[in-house]
Amino acid sequence: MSTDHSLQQIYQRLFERYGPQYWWPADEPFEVIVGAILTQSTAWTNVEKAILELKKANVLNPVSLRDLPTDSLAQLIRSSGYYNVKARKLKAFVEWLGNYNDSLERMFASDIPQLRKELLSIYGIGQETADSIILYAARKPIFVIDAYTHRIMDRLGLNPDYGNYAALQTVFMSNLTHDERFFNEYHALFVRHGKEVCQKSSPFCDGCCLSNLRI
DNA sequence: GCCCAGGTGGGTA
DNA sequence: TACCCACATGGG
Repeated sequence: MSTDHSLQQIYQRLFERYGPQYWWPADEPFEVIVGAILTQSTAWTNVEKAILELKKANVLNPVSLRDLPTDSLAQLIRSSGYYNVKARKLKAFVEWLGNYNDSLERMFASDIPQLRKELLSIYGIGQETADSIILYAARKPIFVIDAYTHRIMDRLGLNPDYGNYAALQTVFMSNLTHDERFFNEYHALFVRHGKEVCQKSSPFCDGCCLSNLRI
């Protein structure tokens, strides 16, 4: 069976089981970016609390985050864990966004390779965060790889090199049509399935909707 | 108390 | 390049 067919089947099974996920859970692109940084190695429920604190303090915008002392920002995002490093990361991002006059629209005007390169140059933005921003904030077609994607694809026998981001991303990017809505839904479904079924501590369950797609 | 969660950057061999 | 490790809260 060809890889592209397998990937289509995985998507179909997940979509049939869970339906549309309506991602990213945020009101606007800037909030997507802040959330993407805060959720690094952290449960989303802890990030939601931090975002709520930022909203309550009325600082969920580039200017306010830039003006806010790093320590104060760290306290507001405390619930998201790693709050000192994450405060520095948010600071680094908004400092950089100043180069675009705080306009996400201008920042997103670049093509995907250029945008990705620029995002990766910012402190605290690695491959997954950069790709999440490109897909879910800029709405451009790139496939996001996260821990769930690695684990699920590994258990299906479709992960070429566990932990190798670029290699796994290539599996999706070279076998699927580059469609932003499709990539959005696909990754969101991986997260949904990873959280609910394909957990780290649990063996790949035989009742799972993907189990008979294993290679 | 223990394990885990939608990673990244820095240091060392 | 390929491993280590620090970073930290909150839920099960």
